[in-house]
Amino acid sequence: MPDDDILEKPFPGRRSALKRNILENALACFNELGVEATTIDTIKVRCGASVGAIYHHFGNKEGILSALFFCAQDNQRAKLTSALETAKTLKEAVHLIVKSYVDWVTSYPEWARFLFQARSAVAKGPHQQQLRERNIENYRELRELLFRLDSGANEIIQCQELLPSLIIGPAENFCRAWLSGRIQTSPLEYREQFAESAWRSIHR
Amino acid sequence: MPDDDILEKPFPGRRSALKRNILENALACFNELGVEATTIDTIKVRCGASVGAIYHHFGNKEGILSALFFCAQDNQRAKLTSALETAKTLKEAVHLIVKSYVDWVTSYPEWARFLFQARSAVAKGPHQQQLRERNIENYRELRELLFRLDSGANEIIQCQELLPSLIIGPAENFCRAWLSGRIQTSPLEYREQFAESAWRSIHR
DNA sequence: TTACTAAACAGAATATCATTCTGTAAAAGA
DNA sequence: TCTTTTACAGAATGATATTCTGTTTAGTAA
Repeated sequence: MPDDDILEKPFPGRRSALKRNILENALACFNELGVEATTIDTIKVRCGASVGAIYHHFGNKEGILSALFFCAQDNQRAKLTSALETAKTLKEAVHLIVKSYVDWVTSYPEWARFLFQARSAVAKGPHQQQLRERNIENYRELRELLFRLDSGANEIIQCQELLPSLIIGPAENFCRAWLSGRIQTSPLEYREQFAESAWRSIHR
Repeated sequence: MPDDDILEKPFPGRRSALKRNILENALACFNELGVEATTIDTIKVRCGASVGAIYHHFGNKEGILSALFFCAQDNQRAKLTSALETAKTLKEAVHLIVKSYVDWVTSYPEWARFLFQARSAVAKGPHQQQLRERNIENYRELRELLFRLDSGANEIIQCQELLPSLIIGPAENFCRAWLSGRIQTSPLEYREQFAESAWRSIHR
Protein backbone atom coordinates (compact mmCIF):
# COMPACT_ATOMS: atom_id res chain seq x y z
CA MET A 1 0.00 0.00 0.00
CA PRO A 2 2.16 2.84 -1.18
CA ASP A 3 -0.70 5.32 -0.88
CA ASP A 4 -0.71 4.97 2.89
CA ASP A 5 2.55 6.79 3.37
CA ILE A 6 1.00 9.96 1.99
CA LEU A 7 -1.48 10.14 4.86
CA GLU A 8 0.61 8.37 7.48
CA LYS A 9 3.26 11.06 7.74
CA PRO A 10 0.99 14.06 8.30
CA PHE A 11 -1.59 12.11 10.38
CA PRO A 12 0.34 9.40 12.20
CA GLY A 13 -0.71 6.80 14.72
CA ARG A 14 -3.91 5.25 15.97
CA ARG A 15 -5.28 8.56 17.15
CA SER A 16 -5.62 9.83 13.60
CA ALA A 17 -7.09 6.65 12.20
CA LEU A 18 -10.53 8.09 11.53
CA LYS A 19 -9.03 11.23 10.08
CA ARG A 20 -7.06 9.19 7.58
CA ASN A 21 -10.10 7.06 6.82
CA ILE A 22 -12.22 10.11 6.07
CA LEU A 23 -9.55 11.58 3.82
CA GLU A 24 -8.99 8.32 2.00
CA ASN A 25 -12.67 7.95 1.18
CA ALA A 26 -13.12 11.62 0.39
CA LEU A 27 -10.31 11.33 -2.15
CA ALA A 28 -12.08 8.46 -3.87
CA CYS A 29 -15.36 10.38 -3.92
CA PHE A 30 -13.78 13.52 -5.34
CA ASN A 31 -12.07 11.56 -8.08
CA GLU A 32 -15.07 9.44 -8.99
CA LEU A 33 -17.81 12.06 -8.81
CA GLY A 34 -15.94 15.35 -9.04
CA VAL A 35 -15.47 17.91 -6.28
CA GLU A 36 -18.79 19.70 -6.70
CA ALA A 37 -20.86 16.56 -7.03
CA THR A 38 -19.55 14.90 -3.88
CA THR A 39 -21.63 15.92 -0.91
CA ILE A 40 -20.70 15.61 2.73
CA ASP A 41 -23.36 12.94 2.91
CA THR A 42 -21.67 10.97 0.13
CA ILE A 43 -18.46 10.93 2.11
CA LYS A 44 -20.29 10.21 5.35
CA VAL A 45 -22.01 7.14 3.90
CA ARG A 46 -18.87 5.88 2.20
CA CYS A 47 -16.63 5.98 5.25
CA GLY A 48 -19.27 5.35 7.91
CA ALA A 49 -18.40 8.41 9.95
CA SER A 50 -20.90 10.95 11.24
CA VAL A 51 -21.37 14.53 10.08
CA GLY A 52 -20.17 15.68 13.47
CA ALA A 53 -16.95 13.73 13.19
CA ILE A 54 -16.20 15.08 9.75
CA TYR A 55 -16.78 18.68 10.74
CA HIS A 56 -14.90 18.19 13.98
CA HIS A 57 -11.79 17.15 12.11
CA PHE A 58 -11.92 19.36 9.05
CA GLY A 59 -14.23 22.30 9.71
CA ASN A 60 -15.86 22.23 6.30
CA LYS A 61 -15.74 20.71 2.84
CA GLU A 62 -12.95 23.02 1.78
CA GLY A 63 -11.02 21.81 4.84
CA ILE A 64 -11.12 18.25 3.55
CA LEU A 65 -10.12 19.42 0.11
CA SER A 66 -7.11 21.42 1.20
CA ALA A 67 -5.97 18.77 3.67
CA LEU A 68 -5.87 16.27 0.82
CA PHE A 69 -4.24 18.77 -1.49
CA PHE A 70 -1.42 19.72 0.83
CA CYS A 71 -0.79 16.10 1.81
CA ALA A 72 -0.28 15.19 -1.81
CA GLN A 73 1.78 18.24 -2.65
CA ASP A 74 4.02 17.79 0.39
CA ASN A 75 4.63 14.17 -0.41
CA GLN A 76 5.46 14.92 -4.02
CA ARG A 77 7.81 17.66 -2.90
CA ALA A 78 9.47 15.44 -0.31
CA LYS A 79 10.18 12.80 -2.91
CA LEU A 80 11.68 15.42 -5.19
CA THR A 81 13.88 16.89 -2.50
CA SER A 82 15.12 13.48 -1.47
CA ALA A 83 15.88 12.60 -5.09
CA LEU A 84 17.77 15.82 -5.72
CA GLU A 85 20.15 15.20 -2.85
CA THR A 86 22.20 12.89 -5.04
CA ALA A 87 22.52 15.38 -7.90
CA LYS A 88 26.11 16.35 -8.62
CA THR A 89 25.75 18.07 -11.98
CA LEU A 90 23.17 20.32 -13.53
CA LYS A 91 22.23 17.72 -16.08
CA GLU A 92 21.68 15.13 -13.35
CA ALA A 93 19.44 17.55 -11.47
CA VAL A 94 17.24 18.22 -14.49
CA HIS A 95 16.93 14.50 -15.17
CA LEU A 96 16.01 13.86 -11.55
CA ILE A 97 13.36 16.58 -11.51
CA VAL A 98 11.59 15.14 -14.50
CA LYS A 99 11.94 11.52 -13.49
CA SER A 100 10.90 12.15 -9.92
CA TYR A 101 7.79 13.84 -11.24
CA VAL A 102 6.89 11.05 -13.65
CA ASP A 103 7.55 8.45 -10.98
CA TRP A 104 5.35 10.17 -8.47
CA VAL A 105 2.43 10.60 -10.84
CA THR A 106 2.55 6.98 -11.93
CA SER A 107 2.99 5.74 -8.37
CA TYR A 108 0.04 7.71 -7.02
CA PRO A 109 -2.29 8.26 -9.97
CA GLU A 110 -5.32 8.91 -7.79
CA TRP A 111 -3.49 11.57 -5.85
CA ALA A 112 -2.08 13.10 -8.99
CA ARG A 113 -5.50 13.24 -10.59
CA PHE A 114 -6.79 14.97 -7.49
CA LEU A 115 -3.96 17.50 -7.48
CA PHE A 116 -4.90 18.55 -10.98
CA GLN A 117 -8.59 18.91 -10.36
CA ALA A 118 -8.43 20.49 -6.91
CA ARG A 119 -5.75 23.11 -7.51
CA SER A 120 -8.06 25.84 -8.74
CA ALA A 121 -10.51 25.28 -5.89
CA VAL A 122 -7.75 25.57 -3.30
CA ALA A 123 -6.32 28.57 -5.10
CA LYS A 124 -9.62 30.43 -4.65
CA GLY A 125 -10.52 29.13 -1.21
CA PRO A 126 -9.48 30.20 2.29
CA HIS A 127 -6.03 28.61 1.98
CA GLN A 128 -5.00 30.51 -1.12
CA GLN A 129 -2.34 32.42 0.80
CA GLN A 130 -0.81 29.22 2.13
CA LEU A 131 -0.76 27.73 -1.36
CA ARG A 132 0.76 30.85 -2.85
CA GLU A 133 3.55 30.98 -0.27
CA ARG A 134 4.41 27.34 -0.69
CA ASN A 135 4.61 27.65 -4.43
CA ILE A 136 6.82 30.69 -4.30
CA GLU A 137 9.11 29.01 -1.80
CA ASN A 138 9.24 25.77 -3.79
CA TYR A 139 10.15 27.52 -7.00
CA ARG A 140 12.72 29.66 -5.20
CA GLU A 141 14.44 26.58 -3.78
CA LEU A 142 14.51 24.97 -7.19
CA ARG A 143 15.99 28.05 -8.84
CA GLU A 144 18.70 28.25 -6.21
CA LEU A 145 19.61 24.62 -6.57
CA LEU A 146 19.92 24.89 -10.34
CA PHE A 147 21.90 28.11 -10.03
CA ARG A 148 24.25 26.52 -7.50
CA LEU A 149 24.91 23.53 -9.73
CA ASP A 150 25.47 25.78 -12.71
CA SER A 151 27.84 27.95 -10.64
CA GLY A 152 29.53 30.08 -13.23
CA ALA A 153 29.66 27.38 -15.85
CA ASN A 154 26.77 29.17 -17.56
CA GLU A 155 25.58 25.97 -19.10
CA ILE A 156 22.03 27.16 -18.70
CA ILE A 157 19.80 29.59 -20.54
CA GLN A 158 19.36 33.06 -19.15
CA CYS A 159 15.70 33.49 -18.26
CA GLN A 160 15.32 31.84 -14.88
CA GLU A 161 11.57 32.21 -14.79
CA LEU A 162 11.40 30.10 -17.93
CA LEU A 163 13.25 27.13 -16.50
CA PRO A 164 10.49 25.32 -14.60
CA SER A 165 8.10 25.49 -17.55
CA LEU A 166 10.67 24.16 -20.00
CA ILE A 167 11.72 21.39 -17.66
CA ILE A 168 8.39 20.10 -16.44
CA GLY A 169 5.90 21.38 -19.02
CA PRO A 170 5.91 18.51 -21.51
CA ALA A 171 5.87 15.78 -18.87
CA GLU A 172 3.11 17.53 -16.96
CA ASN A 173 0.99 17.96 -20.06
CA PHE A 174 1.39 14.31 -20.97
CA CYS A 175 0.62 13.12 -17.44
CA ARG A 176 -2.56 15.17 -17.38
CA ALA A 177 -3.68 13.59 -20.64
CA TRP A 178 -2.83 10.14 -19.31
CA LEU A 179 -4.73 10.67 -16.07
CA SER A 180 -7.75 11.93 -17.97
CA GLY A 181 -7.78 8.76 -20.04
CA ARG A 182 -7.15 10.47 -23.35
CA ILE A 183 -3.78 8.74 -23.65
CA GLN A 184 -3.25 5.08 -22.82
CA THR A 185 0.51 4.79 -22.76
CA SER A 186 2.03 5.24 -19.32
CA PRO A 187 4.31 8.27 -18.90
CA LEU A 188 6.89 5.79 -17.60
CA GLU A 189 7.42 4.69 -21.19
CA TYR A 190 8.72 8.14 -22.04
CA ARG A 191 10.58 8.84 -18.81
CA GLU A 192 14.00 9.04 -20.43
CA GLN A 193 12.71 10.99 -23.37
CA PHE A 194 11.09 13.66 -21.21
CA ALA A 195 14.25 14.01 -19.15
CA GLU A 196 16.52 14.19 -22.17
CA SER A 197 14.25 16.66 -23.92
CA ALA A 198 14.06 18.85 -20.84
CA TRP A 199 17.81 19.02 -20.62
CA ARG A 200 18.24 19.88 -24.28
CA SER A 201 15.62 22.61 -24.08
CA ILE A 202 17.41 24.55 -21.35
CA HIS A 203 20.98 23.72 -22.31
CA ARG A 204 22.99 25.81 -24.69
CA MET B 1 -13.96 44.78 -27.25
CA PRO B 2 -12.15 41.72 -28.55
CA ASP B 3 -13.88 39.54 -25.95
CA ASP B 4 -17.21 40.08 -27.63
CA ASP B 5 -16.38 37.99 -30.64
CA ILE B 6 -16.14 34.92 -28.43
CA LEU B 7 -19.81 35.18 -27.49
CA GLU B 8 -21.06 36.84 -30.64
CA LYS B 9 -20.41 33.91 -32.94
CA PRO B 10 -22.20 31.19 -30.94
CA PHE B 11 -24.98 33.53 -29.71
CA PRO B 12 -25.50 36.13 -32.43
CA GLY B 13 -27.95 38.96 -32.80
CA ARG B 14 -30.28 40.93 -30.61
CA ARG B 15 -32.29 37.84 -29.67
CA SER B 16 -29.40 36.42 -27.70
CA ALA B 17 -28.48 39.66 -25.99
CA LEU B 18 -29.52 38.55 -22.51
CA LYS B 19 -27.89 35.19 -23.00
CA ARG B 20 -24.58 36.88 -23.78
CA ASN B 21 -25.04 39.27 -20.90
CA ILE B 22 -25.57 36.43 -18.43
CA LEU B 23 -22.55 34.55 -19.74
CA GLU B 24 -20.36 37.62 -19.64
CA ASN B 25 -21.19 38.35 -16.03
CA ALA B 26 -21.03 34.71 -15.01
CA LEU B 27 -17.51 34.55 -16.42
CA ALA B 28 -16.46 37.50 -14.29
CA CYS B 29 -18.04 35.96 -11.18
CA PHE B 30 -16.39 32.59 -11.73
CA ASN B 31 -13.00 34.19 -12.19
CA GLU B 32 -13.28 36.57 -9.27
CA LEU B 33 -14.89 34.30 -6.71
CA GLY B 34 -14.21 30.81 -8.03
CA VAL B 35 -16.71 28.38 -9.48
CA GLU B 36 -17.97 26.94 -6.20
CA ALA B 37 -18.27 30.27 -4.45
CA THR B 38 -20.36 31.97 -7.12
CA THR B 39 -24.01 31.32 -6.53
CA ILE B 40 -26.83 31.73 -9.01
CA ASP B 41 -27.89 34.68 -6.91
CA THR B 42 -24.47 36.30 -7.32
CA ILE B 43 -24.83 36.09 -11.07
CA LYS B 44 -28.46 37.18 -10.93
CA VAL B 45 -27.63 40.32 -8.99
CA ARG B 46 -24.62 41.14 -11.13
CA CYS B 47 -26.38 40.96 -14.47
CA GLY B 48 -29.84 42.03 -13.33
CA ALA B 49 -31.58 39.00 -14.79
CA SER B 50 -34.06 36.83 -12.94
CA VAL B 51 -33.60 33.27 -11.73
CA GLY B 52 -36.22 32.18 -14.21
CA ALA B 53 -34.37 33.74 -17.12
CA ILE B 54 -31.09 32.13 -16.15
CA TYR B 55 -32.59 28.68 -15.80
CA HIS B 56 -34.64 29.14 -18.96
CA HIS B 57 -31.48 29.72 -20.98
CA PHE B 58 -29.02 27.38 -19.34
CA GLY B 59 -30.88 24.75 -17.35
CA ASN B 60 -28.55 24.82 -14.38
CA LYS B 61 -25.25 26.12 -13.08
CA GLU B 62 -23.34 23.47 -14.93
CA GLY B 63 -25.09 24.63 -18.08
CA ILE B 64 -23.63 28.10 -17.71
CA LEU B 65 -20.24 26.62 -16.98
CA SER B 66 -20.10 24.37 -20.01
CA ALA B 67 -21.55 27.02 -22.33
CA LEU B 68 -18.71 29.33 -21.34
CA PHE B 69 -16.18 26.54 -21.58
CA PHE B 70 -17.12 25.42 -25.07
CA CYS B 71 -17.36 29.01 -26.33
CA ALA B 72 -13.81 29.65 -25.22
CA GLN B 73 -12.47 26.36 -26.50
CA ASP B 74 -14.16 26.74 -29.86
CA ASN B 75 -12.83 30.23 -30.31
CA GLN B 76 -9.30 29.17 -29.40
CA ARG B 77 -9.56 26.29 -31.81
CA ALA B 78 -10.93 28.48 -34.60
CA LYS B 79 -8.02 30.88 -34.26
CA LEU B 80 -5.59 27.98 -34.40
CA THR B 81 -7.20 26.46 -37.48
CA SER B 82 -7.22 29.78 -39.25
CA ALA B 83 -3.57 30.37 -38.37
CA LEU B 84 -2.51 26.93 -39.58
CA GLU B 85 -3.98 27.48 -43.04
CA THR B 86 -0.89 29.45 -44.02
CA ALA B 87 1.55 26.76 -42.90
CA LYS B 88 3.65 25.40 -45.72
CA THR B 89 6.32 23.51 -43.79
CA LEU B 90 6.36 21.44 -40.67
CA LYS B 91 8.49 23.95 -38.86
CA GLU B 92 6.07 26.72 -39.73
CA ALA B 93 3.18 24.70 -38.42
CA VAL B 94 4.85 24.07 -35.08
CA HIS B 95 5.70 27.74 -34.73
CA LEU B 96 2.12 28.70 -35.54
CA ILE B 97 0.66 26.26 -33.04
CA VAL B 98 2.72 27.70 -30.20
CA LYS B 99 2.31 31.32 -31.21
CA SER B 100 -1.40 31.02 -31.83
CA TYR B 101 -1.75 29.57 -28.35
CA VAL B 102 0.30 32.29 -26.66
CA ASP B 103 -1.52 34.97 -28.61
CA TRP B 104 -4.91 33.64 -27.64
CA VAL B 105 -4.11 33.38 -23.94
CA THR B 106 -2.71 36.89 -23.81
CA SER B 107 -5.58 38.29 -25.88
CA TYR B 108 -8.27 36.73 -23.72
CA PRO B 109 -6.70 36.25 -20.29
CA GLU B 110 -10.03 36.06 -18.51
CA TRP B 111 -11.25 33.36 -20.83
CA ALA B 112 -7.97 31.49 -20.57
CA ARG B 113 -8.06 31.62 -16.80
CA PHE B 114 -11.56 30.23 -16.91
CA LEU B 115 -10.60 27.41 -19.28
CA PHE B 116 -7.98 26.25 -16.81
CA GLN B 117 -10.18 26.35 -13.75
CA ALA B 118 -13.35 24.96 -15.32
CA ARG B 119 -11.91 22.04 -17.28
CA SER B 120 -12.10 19.50 -14.47
CA ALA B 121 -15.66 20.49 -13.59
CA VAL B 122 -16.80 20.07 -17.19
CA ALA B 123 -14.86 16.83 -17.47
CA LYS B 124 -16.90 15.34 -14.60
CA GLY B 125 -20.23 16.95 -15.40
CA PRO B 126 -23.02 15.98 -17.79
CA HIS B 127 -21.07 17.18 -20.86
CA GLN B 128 -18.04 14.99 -20.27
CA GLN B 129 -18.78 12.93 -23.37
CA GLN B 130 -18.99 16.03 -25.56
CA LEU B 131 -15.70 17.29 -24.16
CA ARG B 132 -14.02 13.95 -24.64
CA GLU B 133 -15.12 13.68 -28.25
CA ARG B 134 -14.02 17.18 -29.11
CA ASN B 135 -10.61 16.63 -27.60
CA ILE B 136 -10.06 13.39 -29.43
CA GLU B 137 -11.15 14.97 -32.71
CA ASN B 138 -8.98 18.05 -32.17
CA TYR B 139 -5.88 16.02 -31.45
CA ARG B 140 -6.58 13.75 -34.39
CA GLU B 141 -6.79 16.69 -36.77
CA LEU B 142 -3.56 18.08 -35.43
CA ARG B 143 -1.74 14.78 -35.83
CA GLU B 144 -2.94 14.46 -39.39
CA LEU B 145 -1.85 17.97 -40.27
CA LEU B 146 1.62 17.42 -38.88
CA PHE B 147 1.88 14.05 -40.57
CA ARG B 148 0.81 15.55 -43.89
CA LEU B 149 3.39 18.31 -43.69
CA ASP B 150 6.06 15.82 -42.73
CA SER B 151 5.04 13.56 -45.61
CA GLY B 152 7.88 11.16 -45.87
CA ALA B 153 10.53 13.67 -44.98
CA ASN B 154 10.63 12.08 -41.56
CA GLU B 155 11.82 15.25 -39.97
CA ILE B 156 9.79 14.46 -36.91
CA ILE B 157 10.23 12.14 -33.96
CA GLN B 158 8.42 8.84 -33.98
CA CYS B 159 6.00 8.83 -31.07
CA GLN B 160 2.99 10.73 -32.33
CA GLU B 161 1.21 10.75 -28.98
CA LEU B 162 4.16 12.65 -27.58
CA LEU B 163 4.00 15.51 -30.06
CA PRO B 164 1.29 17.71 -28.53
CA SER B 165 2.86 17.59 -25.08
CA LEU B 166 6.30 18.48 -26.37
CA ILE B 167 4.96 21.29 -28.53
CA ILE B 168 2.54 22.98 -26.18
CA GLY B 169 3.63 21.78 -22.71
CA PRO B 170 6.14 24.50 -21.81
CA ALA B 171 4.04 27.39 -23.12
CA GLU B 172 0.96 26.04 -21.38
CA ASN B 173 2.75 25.63 -18.09
CA PHE B 174 4.11 29.15 -18.28
CA CYS B 175 0.74 30.64 -19.22
CA ARG B 176 -0.90 28.94 -16.28
CA ALA B 177 1.68 30.41 -13.94
CA TRP B 178 1.22 33.83 -15.51
CA LEU B 179 -2.56 33.72 -15.22
CA SER B 180 -2.31 32.65 -11.60
CA GLY B 181 -0.15 35.68 -10.86
CA ARG B 182 2.92 33.70 -9.84
CA ILE B 183 4.83 35.04 -12.84
CA GLN B 184 4.70 38.69 -13.89
CA THR B 185 6.31 38.57 -17.32
CA SER B 186 3.85 38.20 -20.17
CA PRO B 187 4.16 34.99 -22.19
CA LEU B 188 4.38 37.25 -25.25
CA GLU B 189 7.94 38.08 -24.19
CA TYR B 190 8.91 34.46 -24.75
CA ARG B 191 6.76 33.79 -27.78
CA GLU B 192 9.69 33.14 -30.13
CA GLN B 193 11.55 31.14 -27.55
CA PHE B 194 8.63 28.80 -26.88
CA ALA B 195 8.14 28.26 -30.60
CA GLU B 196 11.81 27.66 -31.28
CA SER B 197 12.13 25.32 -28.31
CA ALA B 198 9.06 23.36 -29.37
CA TRP B 199 10.49 22.84 -32.81
CA ARG B 200 13.85 21.69 -31.51
CA SER B 201 12.25 19.27 -29.07
CA ILE B 202 10.42 17.34 -31.78
CA HIS B 203 12.92 17.72 -34.59
CA ARG B 204 15.67 15.27 -35.19
C1' DT C 1 -54.57 44.49 -37.88
C1' DT C 2 -55.89 40.17 -35.25
C1' DA C 3 -55.54 35.75 -33.47
C1' DC C 4 -52.43 32.17 -32.34
C1' DT C 5 -48.20 29.97 -30.79
C1' DA C 6 -43.89 29.59 -28.86
C1' DA C 7 -40.26 31.52 -26.63
C1' DA C 8 -38.73 34.65 -22.94
C1' DC C 9 -39.05 36.09 -18.78
C1' DA C 10 -40.48 36.91 -13.32
C1' DG C 11 -40.72 35.31 -8.79
C1' DA C 12 -42.68 32.24 -5.31
C1' DA C 13 -42.20 27.48 -3.66
C1' DT C 14 -39.43 23.43 -2.98
C1' DA C 15 -35.56 20.42 -2.35
C1' DT C 16 -30.90 19.57 -1.55
C1' DC C 17 -27.06 20.36 0.73
C1' DA C 18 -23.41 22.57 3.90
C1' DT C 19 -22.91 24.05 8.28
C1' DT C 20 -24.01 24.74 13.14
C1' DC C 21 -25.47 23.44 17.62
C1' DT C 22 -26.34 20.75 21.57
C1' DG C 23 -25.36 16.88 23.92
C1' DT C 24 -22.69 12.41 25.12
C1' DA C 25 -18.77 9.39 25.44
C1' DA C 26 -14.08 8.52 25.53
C1' DA C 27 -9.44 9.63 26.45
C1' DA C 28 -5.73 12.22 28.58
C1' DG C 29 -3.71 14.36 32.42
C1' DA C 30 -3.34 15.47 37.35
C1' DT D 1 -10.37 9.26 41.19
C1' DC D 2 -11.50 13.65 39.43
C1' DT D 3 -11.12 17.09 35.89
C1' DT D 4 -10.47 18.70 31.39
C1' DT D 5 -10.04 18.18 26.77
C1' DT D 6 -10.83 15.81 22.62
C1' DA D 7 -13.71 12.90 19.82
C1' DC D 8 -17.74 11.85 18.23
C1' DA D 9 -23.31 11.56 17.22
C1' DG D 10 -27.30 13.36 15.23
C1' DA D 11 -30.97 16.81 15.21
C1' DA D 12 -31.76 21.65 13.81
C1' DT D 13 -30.68 25.46 10.89
C1' DG D 14 -29.56 28.19 7.02
C1' DA D 15 -27.94 28.87 2.45
C1' DT D 16 -28.31 27.60 -2.18
C1' DA D 17 -29.71 25.13 -6.48
C1' DT D 18 -33.62 23.91 -8.83
C1' DT D 19 -38.49 23.60 -10.07
C1' DC D 20 -43.04 25.31 -10.94
C1' DT D 21 -46.68 28.32 -12.09
C1' DG D 22 -48.04 32.19 -14.16
C1' DT D 23 -47.24 36.46 -17.18
C1' DT D 24 -45.34 38.95 -20.86
C1' DT D 25 -43.23 39.49 -25.18
C1' DA D 26 -41.90 38.36 -29.82
C1' DG D 27 -42.74 35.88 -33.99
C1' DT D 28 -46.15 34.19 -37.57
C1' DA D 29 -50.01 33.42 -40.42
C1' DA D 30 -54.73 34.87 -41.73
